[in-house]
This record gives sequence, C-alpha cells and structure tokens, in this order.
Amino acid sequence: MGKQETVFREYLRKNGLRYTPERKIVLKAILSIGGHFDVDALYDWLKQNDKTLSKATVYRTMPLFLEIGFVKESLRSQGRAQYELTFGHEHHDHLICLGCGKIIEFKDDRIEELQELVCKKYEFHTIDHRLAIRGYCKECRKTLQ
Amino acid sequence: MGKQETVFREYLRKNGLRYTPERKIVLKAILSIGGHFDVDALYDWLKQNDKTLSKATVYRTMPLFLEIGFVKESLRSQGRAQYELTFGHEHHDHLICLGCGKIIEFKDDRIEELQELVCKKYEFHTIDHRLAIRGYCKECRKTLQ
DNA sequence: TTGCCTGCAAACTCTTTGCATTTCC
DNA sequence: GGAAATGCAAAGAGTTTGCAGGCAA
Repeated sequence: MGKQETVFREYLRKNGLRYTPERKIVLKAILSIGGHFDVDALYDWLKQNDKTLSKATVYRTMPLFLEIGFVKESLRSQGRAQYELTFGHEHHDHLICLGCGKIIEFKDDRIEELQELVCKKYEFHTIDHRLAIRGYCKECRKTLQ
Repeated sequence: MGKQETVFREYLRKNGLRYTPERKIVLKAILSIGGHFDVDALYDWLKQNDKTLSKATVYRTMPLFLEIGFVKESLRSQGRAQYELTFGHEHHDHLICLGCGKIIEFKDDRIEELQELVCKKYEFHTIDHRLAIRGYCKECRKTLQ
C-alpha cells in the first residue's frame, strides 16, 4: 500500500467516509496518468483497465482528491475541467502549444518572487496562482513555416 | 461614429458580413461595460437598455469581436466564458479575490521580461499569456479574521 | 433580389442530482 | 443494521445549431 493510499484512507476514515473499490481504482488511475488530465481521460483510463465506473462516480470522487490536495484544478480548456496531479509535483507554470496541444512545464523563481511583491503591494493574500503562456512550440513553429 | 465602429464596420464589409442594428448595439454594450464581463452580463446590459436580443445572437456576435481583437477571452470562472475588453486597454494580469470576486488588474514589466526569457529558452513563440493570482483582498482579509 | 442575420427552440456537452439498490464498517 | 456509495437516468448550466422568416446591401 503506497503512501498516497494510506493518506487517502486516513482522510476518508476521519471524515466518516468509506474506502471503496471504486475510490481505490480512481486513486490508482490519477497516480498512473500523472500530470494533466480531465474527467474523460480518467474515465477512459478506467475503461481500458477493465474497471469501468459510472461518470457520476468519477465526478463525485474528484472533490475528495481536490480537498486532500492530491490534485488541483488546472487551466480550463473549452469549458472542460482540467486537473493536475500535485502529489510529488512541485508548483510550476505552463507553456501551452496552440498547434499540438502539448503542455510544457516550467518554473522560474524570479517570477515567483516578483509575484509575491505584487501581492504585498496590494496587501493581497495569495492562495495560488496560474501562469499560462499560449503560443507555438519549437516543432509547431517549423511546421507553420 | 466612434473609431471602433468604423473599424468594426470595415471588418464586416471586408468579410461580406453585415452591420446590423443588433451588432451595433452589442458593440455599444461591450464598450460601455468595459473591463471584464460574461455573456450573461452583456445580455443583462442589453435588456436594461431596452434592446433585448436573443442569447443566440449575443453568442454569435462574440467571435467577431474576438477575431477583430476588441475583446479577448479571459479566465474562465466556473465553466462560464469570460471576456475582457482590450480596446484601449493595455495588457495586464489579475489578482482574483476568492472572497468578494473582485478583480484587481496589475502589470509588472519585470515579470513580462522574465516570461520572454522563458519562452526564448524553450524556443516557444508566444501568442499571449495569462497570469492570475487567486487569494483574498485587503478588505476580505479583515472580514475573515 | 440575394444570402446573411435573427429569434426560437431543440440539440449538445459537461456536470450535478434524485432515487433505488448495494455495500462497507 | 444503518449510513454512505454506486449506477442509472434525468435534470441543470452554458453554449451551439437548424430552420423559417426578416432584412441589409
């Protein structure tokens, strides 16, 4: 039993919730997929692993992972909720390619510091932030020419 | 006839589209509202100004303003498309208050420069970017205590 | 006159919810 | 045994689309 499973189980127990086979398989799925995904991708993963759940269950499971902090809501694309595994994944920002959809992750400490300064200036208490740069990646730039 | 109207009209003409009373009033609405808005806010503004249009028309008008660059898609909130007037509105980023929903605009040239450096590093061609910092504003911090 | 636009309603997509049944503890 | 979870289907939001009639050019 992985560390995440222990944490999840403990979280459920404390809140009077149950560790069901469905929740177990969804946990396994988000850890396997890693990175970014949406509900459909999760649902498909489950189907391909012979553990088809109803979408309702998948939707009902996500808030648990959000609250426990295993996952966070990422950038919404075309009205679809996107999630991102945070477990063992330190904060980062995104370059989103409009050509191929690829997401490149990066982190720049100086940008982070400057953001803190901005917040200080406005006496704003930060919970989180998202920086997304949209454009065309190296490969797609070649194709476009 | 304002400059925007001329530009819009010319854009429509060039594309074999028509300058209808509905499009005229929607243009007036987005200029009057200014800043950030969603389709509902736009629809309500129209209703309050005795120019009720069908939502379909409002939805069909937005892509025109997007393409012409009068407006850009802003951060999605709870699955609703948000727009932002860009006309006469230079680029800026956002502090979003989770308490009262207020949006504070800011711009930091050093952050912008660092973003450019990141893109250069990945040979990424930027189209645009969004930086949103979520948290609690000065006023809401007081209330929370 | 031509064919783009509009309003209406129906369709669509993503997400949530009510309910009967099952299942964990 | 009793509360909580599941699957199903229906309901809800927000957005898009097909169609018949209306109107700009």
